[in-house]
Amino acid sequence: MKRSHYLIPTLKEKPNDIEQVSQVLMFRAGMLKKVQNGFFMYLPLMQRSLKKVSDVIRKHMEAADSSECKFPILVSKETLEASGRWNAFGKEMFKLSDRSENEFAISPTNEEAACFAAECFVRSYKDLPFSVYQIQQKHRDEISPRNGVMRAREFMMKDAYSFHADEACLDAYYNRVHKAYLAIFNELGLDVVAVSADTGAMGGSGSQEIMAVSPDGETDICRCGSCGFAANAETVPCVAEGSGVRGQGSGNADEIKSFIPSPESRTPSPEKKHTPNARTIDELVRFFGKQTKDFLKSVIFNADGELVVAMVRGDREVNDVKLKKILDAKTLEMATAAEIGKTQKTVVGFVGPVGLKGFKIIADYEVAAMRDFIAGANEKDYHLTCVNPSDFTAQYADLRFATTGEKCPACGAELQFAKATELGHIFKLGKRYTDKLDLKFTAKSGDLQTLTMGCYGIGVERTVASVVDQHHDDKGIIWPVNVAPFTVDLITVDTTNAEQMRVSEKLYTALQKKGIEVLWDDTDARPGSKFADCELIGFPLRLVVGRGVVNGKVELVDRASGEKTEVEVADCVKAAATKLRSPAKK
RNA sequence: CGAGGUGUAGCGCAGCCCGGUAGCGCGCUUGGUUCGGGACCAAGAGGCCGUGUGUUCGAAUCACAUCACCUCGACCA
Repeated sequence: MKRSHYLIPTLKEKPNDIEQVSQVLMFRAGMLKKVQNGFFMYLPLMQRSLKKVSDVIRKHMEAADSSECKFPILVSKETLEASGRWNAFGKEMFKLSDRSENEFAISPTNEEAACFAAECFVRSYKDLPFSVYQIQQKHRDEISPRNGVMRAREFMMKDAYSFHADEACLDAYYNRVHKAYLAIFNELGLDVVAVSADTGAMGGSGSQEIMAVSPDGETDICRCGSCGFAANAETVPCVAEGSGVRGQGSGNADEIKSFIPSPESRTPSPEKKHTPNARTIDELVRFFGKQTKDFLKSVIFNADGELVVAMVRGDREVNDVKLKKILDAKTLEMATAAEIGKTQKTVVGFVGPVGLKGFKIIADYEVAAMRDFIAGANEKDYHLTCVNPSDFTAQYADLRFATTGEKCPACGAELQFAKATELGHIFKLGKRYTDKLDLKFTAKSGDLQTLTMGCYGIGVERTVASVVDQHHDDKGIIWPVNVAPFTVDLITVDTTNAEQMRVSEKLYTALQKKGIEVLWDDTDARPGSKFADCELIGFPLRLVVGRGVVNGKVELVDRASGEKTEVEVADCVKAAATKLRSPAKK
């Protein structure tokens, strides 16, 4: 392609509404244009990189025996209600209706369609396993679209679905896709880590996220340097300091009881103190002059309409993902002051467990190990001091977020925290959807059995953006050869010079003939701005046709290393091809 | 959804406090000089100052409302 006919609106300055490094570079390189909040125009360079990434994904999916298809983008309300996701996905879905008032959603993912395929085509175990995938636009009405194309309301997703006769087969296939994902990201030059994850609105028994570690990442992950444990921070099981108990769920009741002293074994009783205007932990710390860990933090949640009190030590945070799982709730939100006020049993800012009736109380394991702490008195402007776990009853569970200094649940070494971008997510859905949709097949035994299912996603734009994030310098992007929109930038320094133009034209044709993706910068811009654009856009190679042509020489520059070589015009196509096959290391 | 911030030329911004018919840099057009790291000179084009209502003789500027966008938070108990 010739630059003079190609739309590449590079920007000299940083767009004012973008902060993330990868996004600033992509906008400046003329790959993207924002249309509306969360919606972007993909300009030619973006399209080319997306295609490169998609093709790498396709190659590895096909190698994993998954075949490409395409499902409809609109899904009927009826279908989504059958799987229970009309509500589970709720406001995240864009909804619309047809002329007969039938309601549809623009699919946020396509489990239902995949299930329909299984329903149509799977009769017996002989039809299993099978796996299909698509690379298709997805729409999600995000609460707050952010960071450009990293969290948009319309994006490309590779979503794959597999169906199996049993769990063992699913496990094996899941591991295959896991490997395929690592191979995909490796081929794209991305440094990624697989972490165990929450299944969220998808549901299912197990899942892992493939994360690109980045200071601009939106997710916290934990990694253990000594045993290799890695997990999304929100799922990390926490050790209860002081009690030694660790775990998820709500078990260990007996173990916990042994840490709670009987009321007779200690002297002071809870004492009511006037604490005007001290509601938050910070205000209480100032009021009492004690440490945050000497207080009990009580947070009221609305779980499927029922109010639940969650309690953690004052210096901890309630982990809503864990709480949701413990309660097995479909929706979980913080209760509003109005909802709490209506109960007349407690007052926001002064919530505490002692004497609190009519609420389900769930406390973090650590609370059992707290002694003589301060908690709300369920009365405006009053707190209780000298409260102990024996003063109330609660269900104990692992309820808090992992935090700095947290120990590895696998080996006990200290966990390292990092920010990361979620590029892929794989789920063992098991029978969660197939049960609801009643998908059966005839097993070898002749019995009718329910299908077992897995699903596997990759965010395509995010992947492109992460490549930019991991491959750039202060001048711009440094594309790995196999994701680069073009691999060679052919720069004619002086377009008014007939000899330079003649040689450029010749090289342009020769490069194309050789199958090299070349952009010829045939514009009459000044050399300085051509070079700057070349580095900003990040072509792996730059071929400069300039003053050297009188001696039959052109210049070949490697973007990553900055290495410059003078090459004979006659040899330069071959030299470029060689370099592209084995690009110099930085 | 909550808090804060920003909307002025294609892009990046100043002007607003203290009302008096809009400015800078880049980009764009034309002519000229340049021509290997974002040139220089000259002459131009380009704005419903997000939108609406109000205050005022007069509003980019003040007030209210509204919309859009950005950042942080979604954990405040």
